[in-house]
Amino acid sequence: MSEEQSIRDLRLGKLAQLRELGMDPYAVERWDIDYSAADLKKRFDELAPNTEASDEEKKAKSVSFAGRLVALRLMGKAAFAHIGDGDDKIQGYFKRDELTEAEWDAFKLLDLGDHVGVTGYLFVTRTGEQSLHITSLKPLSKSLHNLPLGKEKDGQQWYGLTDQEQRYRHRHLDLVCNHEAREMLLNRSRIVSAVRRFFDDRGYLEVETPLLQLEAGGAAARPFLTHYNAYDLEVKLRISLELYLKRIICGDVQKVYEIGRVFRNEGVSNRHNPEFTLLEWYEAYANLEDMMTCVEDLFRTVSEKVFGTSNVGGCDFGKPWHRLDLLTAIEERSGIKPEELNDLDSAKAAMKRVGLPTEKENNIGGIIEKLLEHFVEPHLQEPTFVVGYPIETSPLAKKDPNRPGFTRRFEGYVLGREICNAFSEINDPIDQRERFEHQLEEREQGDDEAHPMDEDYIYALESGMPPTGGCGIGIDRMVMLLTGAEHLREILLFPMMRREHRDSEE
RNA sequence: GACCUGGUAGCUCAGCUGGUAGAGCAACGCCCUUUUAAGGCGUGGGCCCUGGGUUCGAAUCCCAGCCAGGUCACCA
Repeated sequence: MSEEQSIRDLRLGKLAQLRELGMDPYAVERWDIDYSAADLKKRFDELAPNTEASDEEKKAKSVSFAGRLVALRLMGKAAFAHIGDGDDKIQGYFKRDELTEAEWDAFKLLDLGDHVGVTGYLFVTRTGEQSLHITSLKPLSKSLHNLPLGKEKDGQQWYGLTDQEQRYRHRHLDLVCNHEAREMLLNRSRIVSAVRRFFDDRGYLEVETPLLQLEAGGAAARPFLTHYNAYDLEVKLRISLELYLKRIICGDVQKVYEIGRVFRNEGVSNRHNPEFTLLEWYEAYANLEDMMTCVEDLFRTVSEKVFGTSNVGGCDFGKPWHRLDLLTAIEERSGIKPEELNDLDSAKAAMKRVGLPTEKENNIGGIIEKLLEHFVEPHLQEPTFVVGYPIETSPLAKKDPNRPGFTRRFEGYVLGREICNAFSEINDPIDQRERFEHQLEEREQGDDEAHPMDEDYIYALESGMPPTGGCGIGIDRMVMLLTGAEHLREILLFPMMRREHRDSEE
């Protein structure tokens, strides 16, 4: 028998004994919690009885608390145990003389990892730790596993759960055992609600659009396929929010946003997960400048709300972002002049000259983006907007009337990485149809990420969409940026993982 | 997809140039009524990722695979 199994059996045995004592942990429904562990310590002076107080007086100052046993030191007829409520923990002092026989017997049947409800009064131990002198207790749940609770002193931790694979596969253990995991989760949640509040406060309407779509559009990515039985239809999981949100703009709702999960059938890396959370917002009658200001405001406001400062992750979001013209930036960093990027042959020649492979390139837009990525991106450490993207790689962005071949589109970069993508939306249905048709040609030439035709969307545009600015931000990457996380999996609670055990037949 | 690194007790890890498996924590038993990485004495615990191969003998060497981490590529 494995040790895990024998520990389980042992603990099931203790569970049975607890039931015999009339202390079935699973039978309890609720427990009063007067204060959190943090509050008990913070408000110690006010809550603790005098050291000279009578037993009666101490009882009167009794508080109720509950949590998980995270450390246990048995000393015969007394014991110390740390009880954690997730955020913080407090030490309990359990003394045989001051508990009923059943309670003391039950206490001895408790294991690390069990939940327990207690009442007691606050006191300071000989070694100076604010603690709870337990006057009654009740087991509230039994842990049938041996939890990898580490040991801790002065903020330093020993043992515990450090294996990254285990942390991702069993996130609940990570949350119990590693304080940073909890911090990450809380920060993510705070950031998302700050983002939501930002848009709510500005009069944007939060909406929810379909995840199941007949055509997955709005981005260049391969979708996940699934099947809808009732209509016998092949449907796709959405890869972006864009086209439905703009349908709402067509419906004369002037400001909308959505924070939602999208799915892209791609590989996994420290910056990619097949499902991720996307924020997109659209504002009628707004242009690129408005979008840039909005991005600046968003990052500044969220940083200040969540971290109390606009200086976060090594970036000062209190300052306006730099603004760079895309072709100018390429010329400055690579020496390639804008004229060289006028036709495919000279663009390829320029690319070859600077030592980049050209085999896979078949349009100027692709080359320009490659040059941007290679020469410019790494230098964009401070928050920067790069403006003016090629038309081939921007099938939903309005043409720049002053610059053939380019669109009214920008991307924001921070610490050398793309963080947002925004443009003036195409509201000319004829133009949009031509762009989609061009994408269809790309698709026929083998680009399986080219945008599909979406007649229904064009029908909406044909009914009239006001000039509109739109922007998208990957929430996960935003959280990474603001929390300094190096890996997407750190800030995704449940990242995509392979099946742990190989299928028997393969 | 390529390359590098790793997979040994519940957890964290050691185990060198092959010789039949080790520590700390956790667990179990006993002692201990202010301890705190509590302490003392004692005990148990292993498909050494999987499958092949080399060898008298493999956790260790070789090959293949699985899983993970990392770097790169892909990802407008």
